[in-house]
Amino acid sequence: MSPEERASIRSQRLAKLEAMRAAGTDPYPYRFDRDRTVGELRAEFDVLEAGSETEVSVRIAGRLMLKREQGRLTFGQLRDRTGEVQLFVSAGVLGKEAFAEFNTLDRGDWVGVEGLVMVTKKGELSVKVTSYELLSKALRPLPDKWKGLADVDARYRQRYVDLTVNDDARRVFEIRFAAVDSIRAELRERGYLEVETPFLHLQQGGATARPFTTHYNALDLTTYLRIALELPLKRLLVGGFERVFEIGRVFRNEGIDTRHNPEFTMLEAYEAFGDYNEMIELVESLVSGAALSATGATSIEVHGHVIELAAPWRRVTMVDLIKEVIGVDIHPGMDLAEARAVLDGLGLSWKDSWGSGRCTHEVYDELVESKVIQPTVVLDHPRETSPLAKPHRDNPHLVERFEVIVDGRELANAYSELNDPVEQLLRFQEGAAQKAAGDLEAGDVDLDYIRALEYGMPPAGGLGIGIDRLIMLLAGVESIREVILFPTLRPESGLSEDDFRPA
RNA sequence: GCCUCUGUGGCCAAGCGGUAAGGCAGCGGACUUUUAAUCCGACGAGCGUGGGUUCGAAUCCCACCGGAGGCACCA
Repeated sequence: MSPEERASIRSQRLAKLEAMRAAGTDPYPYRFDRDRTVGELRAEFDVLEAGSETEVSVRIAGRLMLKREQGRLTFGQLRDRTGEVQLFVSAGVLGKEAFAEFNTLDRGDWVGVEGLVMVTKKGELSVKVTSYELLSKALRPLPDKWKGLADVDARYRQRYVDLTVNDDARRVFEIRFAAVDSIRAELRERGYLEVETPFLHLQQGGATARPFTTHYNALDLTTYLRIALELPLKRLLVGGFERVFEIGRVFRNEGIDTRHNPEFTMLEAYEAFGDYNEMIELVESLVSGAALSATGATSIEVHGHVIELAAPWRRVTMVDLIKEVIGVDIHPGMDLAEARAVLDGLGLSWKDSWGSGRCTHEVYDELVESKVIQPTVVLDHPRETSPLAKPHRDNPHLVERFEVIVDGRELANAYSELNDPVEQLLRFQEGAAQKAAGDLEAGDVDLDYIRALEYGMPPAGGLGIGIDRLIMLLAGVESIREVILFPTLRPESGLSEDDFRPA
């Protein structure tokens, strides 16, 4: 054994395991019956005064986060999912032998303890340990107790360690789960049914994006991982479900950066008999409700300015917003040459295949969206860029669609849903032609969906919210990887079975 | 895919051409009320990997592998 190996923390701890086993103790026992959580303990005994001793015996369990040995007295810090409490471990109480044994526990070990509730002279609620049990040995040491784990690569790859030692990481995910819970609860309250639809799709559709493909052996078929939830959910409107939603992973085979992870979470909700006007009120309510329940407030401070998420949000049409923000007139109904001239004048490039609508959208996307900070409902998009939305009732160049922009980014997207099968088929065919011409993001003709529409889909409003982006906003983080538990990373190198030898 | 930055013991981190600081954790010792406990002592890496330049490289160059940011594309 080399000096390095002899000194390695892991070998020392493996040796402790062997010693325990030799003494007839299982270092990985099957269970521990606790009678309360740390949070419950705190709630129950917070009234005690400094110096109190009680005869109340409790059983708690958690991870040992800190150990302070002090001669014949040892203090520990035990954490479970609800919080931390101090362990007061005295040689006088435990007996010399058990006390010495307790001191062989390592920071990071999972332990169960039984003890009497007390408060130290300094006022720290503690459990005076009368017996304890190792529940699971940690062979690897926890990172620095001051700095935690700072290396972002390690934080993402070993999220279990990140969550153990970095309070900020835990906080972000608490916000995430609270926000999603809030959204789910509100939709259910509104009579929406939560459903699950297939991840494996036979056609590419519901959004314009490059899909992942996979092969299904039993059917000898190429299938796509879904890029959107839209088309199955709208089939359910045809089936009479009237109000449905799904919160689920979608997959897009595109770049990875601070705003994009190849798998991410979408909420889509559809409501029969309404149109996009209902969706405005719905998204305002879902987002401000999620903010309130996840962070305790509807206003959020993001790099220097305060964003107010409470309803109502500003409503403005895309054409008016472009005019307002950059002082330029462009609209989907204008002459194509004129629209191109506008783009040229702004230094934006255009493609031959684009109509005035696509040109209008380009200006909005490139120059306007990023400048909008407060929640803004941007209404009435070009027909050309929205193949699943219903034509605008007052303007043939537009569709009834809005996006919500917050802090310069798109947070939600909604339409009055297109339910005319003849029109929908035409839109699909346009997409399929683009796909045939090499556009990897364009969709297929989904004939079954058209057939569904031919049976009749009620008029409906639909809404999509990018959950990850919402959480980024609520948690105030700049990278999508911070809000996804296990973000997509390249394979790790350098991990070898040699590092896991049992001795 | 391209550009820039980056990779030092389990963790944090200095060093930026002259032969690897320091802190935390761990190990040994002292200490029955500590709170990032404290004090004393001993130990642990040749600097992502592989080449190259040089009398000499963690420091410079090249390639490769991770990571971050930006560009392009998109939610």
